[in-house]
Amino acid sequence: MNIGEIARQAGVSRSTVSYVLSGRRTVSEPTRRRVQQVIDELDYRPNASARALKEGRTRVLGLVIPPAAQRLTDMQLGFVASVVEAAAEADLDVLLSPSGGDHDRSFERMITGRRVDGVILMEIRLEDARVARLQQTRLPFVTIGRTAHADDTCWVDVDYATLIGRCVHHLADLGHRHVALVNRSAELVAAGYGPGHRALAGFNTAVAERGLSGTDVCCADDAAAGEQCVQRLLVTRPEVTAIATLNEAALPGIGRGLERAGRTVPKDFSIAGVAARHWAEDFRPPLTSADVPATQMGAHAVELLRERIATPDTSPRHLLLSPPISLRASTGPVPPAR
Amino acid sequence: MNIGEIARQAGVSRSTVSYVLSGRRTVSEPTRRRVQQVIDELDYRPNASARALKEGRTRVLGLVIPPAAQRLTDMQLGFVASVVEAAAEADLDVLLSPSGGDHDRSFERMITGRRVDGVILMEIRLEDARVARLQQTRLPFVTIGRTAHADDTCWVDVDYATLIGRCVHHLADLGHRHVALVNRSAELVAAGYGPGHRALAGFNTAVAERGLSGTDVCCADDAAAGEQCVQRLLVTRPEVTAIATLNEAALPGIGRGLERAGRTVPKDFSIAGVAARHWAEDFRPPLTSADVPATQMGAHAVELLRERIATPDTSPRHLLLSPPISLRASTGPVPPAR
DNA sequence: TCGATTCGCCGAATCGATTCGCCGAACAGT
DNA sequence: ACTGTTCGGCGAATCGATTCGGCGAATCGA
Repeated sequence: MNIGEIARQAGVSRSTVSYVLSGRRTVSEPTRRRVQQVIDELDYRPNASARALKEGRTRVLGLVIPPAAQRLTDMQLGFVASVVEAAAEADLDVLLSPSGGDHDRSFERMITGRRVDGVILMEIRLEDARVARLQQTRLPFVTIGRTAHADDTCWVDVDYATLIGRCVHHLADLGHRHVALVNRSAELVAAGYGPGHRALAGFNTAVAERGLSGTDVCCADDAAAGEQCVQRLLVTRPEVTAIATLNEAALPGIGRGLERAGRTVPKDFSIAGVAARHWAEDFRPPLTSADVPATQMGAHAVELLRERIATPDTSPRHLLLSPPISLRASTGPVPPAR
Repeated sequence: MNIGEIARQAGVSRSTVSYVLSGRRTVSEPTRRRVQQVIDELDYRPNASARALKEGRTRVLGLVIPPAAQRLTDMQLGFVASVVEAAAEADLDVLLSPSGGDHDRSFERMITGRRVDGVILMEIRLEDARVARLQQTRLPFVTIGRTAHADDTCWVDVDYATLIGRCVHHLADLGHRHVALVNRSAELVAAGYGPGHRALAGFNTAVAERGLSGTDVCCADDAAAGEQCVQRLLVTRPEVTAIATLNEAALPGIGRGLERAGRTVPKDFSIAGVAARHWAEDFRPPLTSADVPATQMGAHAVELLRERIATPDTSPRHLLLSPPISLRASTGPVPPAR
């Protein structure tokens, strides 16, 4: 069942059916109705491949996600969901490619077969081979997160440096003198994962500004690791009274670790972080945190990408978000010396 | 840059280039090498739309996921990740459609535009409009989960009835006489969500077989709801000493609720469940549970779908999984009466 | 009434691949 | 030397849409 069949049954030419469909030329009312009726009766929908071939665009967006081996964090999941939702809103489809490294078959397929009109990339490294690869193809793309040299690409990112800095200042305001940063996993940081590096930079800057003593530790992205991490921290740095973190997956473990060590939050110990609201609110006690607006970021990324597809040669736009810290119950004044 | 350009530069016809690409006819070695060299130099890849149009298939699988509004559970996320991964393994791409109800634009687009060769559906209701819709189109599809009348469709599912039943038997073996089922959310169950209904059926059967007293409650899919749910349960049914659950998202809350009520697991109270291994192991103490093999299920679904695409008219195949219960630390003998 | 517009629709070209039929040349068999 | 086969490659048709130029009829103005 194709456009020719509709044309035949409606007694018109194929072009007329096409014009009824697209509205790009006027069609007399009686003819339009007749054609539309046949379309409705046969429940006809134009073949997407044929249309894409002729129009030179697919109405599909590519989304590159981390491979399954490495579990998606809640925040990443939020990005994916919101990208898909925002795309659907704009009548665009989303094609997924799970690919971490470079030279990935699925990634190459996506960007090289004219299968998508543009690409959204997440989990960006400071030096990212995929970004480089995309730049040499002329395919429009937007990243969630940014590389080290990000002026000439489109991106949406969270200002981890500033946010972690604010957490430290908030803790300093409460009187804490010895604070720790619980970063993301050592592998991620070693691989040049931007948020990890920028959070550390922001942490160090703020610690220096306030004349605090600061410790930073890496921690794998799960509860068990969080618990171990806190245990070790309390042993090696017993003077620490507060933690700032961007590792939301480790949060439940951090809470458990403190509890086991007999520290109650926020009486004996404070925690502030950068996390999806969901995690912050689910923490006990509710976490003082800068809530990352994952859903908005996905929508923004889609919007930026649509612009870029429509007008590819304008200068790239960025969006650096730094949501305010929501004061909840996990931070309090420094406890008296033990 | 198209196949014609390659042909020109290699001094052959377009058909010859095509045969070099597909290997469907023999091409003399010198010619083959010359063509391949031009292809490599120009980094040529055939246009996916044109190929799809001619071949009548897109090499793309559709995956229908719940809309973002309703947060994806960890298990659902596991399905999605494994489907995408398994598809990539087979050089197939995955197109996403976030759609819950029927008459969804994105869903319709996916199944009517010949955009995909087949569809994988998740979060199936006992009566599901999307399944009905897919059956009237001739598009191959596989569901993760099954409808009430599932003989004539392809699916992969977990046998919640049996698994929850096993949990109850395990608890009964330990001496528990008063057990409760913490089900998924009331809305889901009311909407005819299969696992909810089948879990309840399995629970009731097992409770009857062992002559226990059983209570069942619905609980929204998050930690806060789990906590409230347990609080209420301990008040209304103080005699209950064990819970069976398939609501993994509520688990952390259930644990907290018991703790607050002064019940320690497994000394005073037992919990057994059906959950992704990740959640079971992260629970404190580690949860005795039938671990749902989400990753395998996604891979199975892709495999079934590929079969169905290759041979659409064979009788539909099913796969009902009932993974064994892993004994961990959350279940123990019934406590002495309080 | 006649030429100029406007309107509505059609026909054909086009997008970039795949595939079938066919045609020369080389080669084998008697 | 003549016929039958095999081999390598070419040309054209095809998939299902979009879009541009053009054509006949209706409408308009003077």
